[in-house]
Amino acid sequence: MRVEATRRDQLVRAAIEEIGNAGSASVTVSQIAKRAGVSSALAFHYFGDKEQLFLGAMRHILREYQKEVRRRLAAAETPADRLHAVVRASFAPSNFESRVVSAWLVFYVTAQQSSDAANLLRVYRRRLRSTLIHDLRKLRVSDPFAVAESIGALIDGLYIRHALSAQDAAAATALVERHLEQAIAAPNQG
Amino acid sequence: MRVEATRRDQLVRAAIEEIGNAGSASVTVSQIAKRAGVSSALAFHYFGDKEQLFLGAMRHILREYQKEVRRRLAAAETPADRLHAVVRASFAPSNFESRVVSAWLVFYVTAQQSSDAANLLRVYRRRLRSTLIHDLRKLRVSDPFAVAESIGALIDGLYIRHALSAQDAAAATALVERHLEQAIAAPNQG
DNA sequence: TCGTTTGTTGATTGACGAGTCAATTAATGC
DNA sequence: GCATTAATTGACTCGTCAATCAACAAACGA
Repeated sequence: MRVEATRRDQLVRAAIEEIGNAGSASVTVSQIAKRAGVSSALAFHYFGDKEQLFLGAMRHILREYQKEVRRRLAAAETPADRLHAVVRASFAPSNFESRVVSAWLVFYVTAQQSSDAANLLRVYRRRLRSTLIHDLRKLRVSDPFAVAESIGALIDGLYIRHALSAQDAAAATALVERHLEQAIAAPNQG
Repeated sequence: MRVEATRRDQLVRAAIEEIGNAGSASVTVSQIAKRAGVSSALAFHYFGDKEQLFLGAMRHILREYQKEVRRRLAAAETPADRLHAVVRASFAPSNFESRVVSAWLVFYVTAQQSSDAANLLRVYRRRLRSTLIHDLRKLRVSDPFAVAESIGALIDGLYIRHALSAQDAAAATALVERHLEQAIAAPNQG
């Protein structure tokens, strides 16, 4: 009973690892199980099927990301700080490791086939979006919807680019932040 | 000899179609061949193996995109026009069909495993980047590198987002163009 | 007409992977 | 100690898929 949680966690981590360094969803359950140091039968025992294992991995990544966001939001004082906190969380070392970025990419693709995966991504996106909009409004930025949209797209885009050609997190962060500054500094709404 | 070109083209188009609407690279050669109306053996006959067929599909998409860009660039007069031309080409109906966008996404993932695919993407990206930088410089935009980078990332990001939740091309175009206008209007370089 | 090249396929092979299951081992409570 | 339950696996099934191949058809040139 105690073991179950540990094993699930091992398997989820192994899945992320394998997906990340194979760079595709064509990883086999046996590979994952092997990396986790257990038999493939055990993976099926705990997760039912391959898709559930993948979803588990996806949830894990999103949960970690949310943790990072919350941690940084807690330390933020002004709305501007909060915006920066969100951006920096997105490019925090833990999220920007190339294995994790690869996994994200694979999950984007997975989300096109699995409605469960699609829902997960939608939830994550809505949360990001509403956090951004909330603070953008406080700063009286004009058209907070559009700005939130473009910040989100920028983050996703930089993720893709990172997956393909390792560029550093600092540059990505700087780029999005400059974008943000511009939006904040631009003529405000009435 | 004449037939070969036709068949290759049929197969390439079928591959894009299948990849696009399956939303993953796990499409089988038989499926593709079936859609093309030929036997799978023929696909192997012309392409050697599955990867080559995929690369063929990828090249086709990139070629189409380049064609679109050139077509629009030819009609552009000023550097600003040229910049807009590139952005609009990226979201032209032919590229923004959700099947094609899905195929792009899958290709991003493929590029992580196949160095040939990675090279193709790199070439496409360099070309986009250098076109952008060239015109941004003419407009004396400060830090054209960063702006080119963010335009590129925005385009990729909006692509991902489109693949997952159909939003219209017009909105995407508008978003990037607004970004561009801001960059152009911003304090210029010394 | 016939021989050669080009186009095409059905049948087959060999490998591999998801998922099952019966059986084994380790805990756990009594 | 013993019985029950949890944890774990090896061996197996069934399906599928990439890739091959031998053979057939069609066009083509001499």
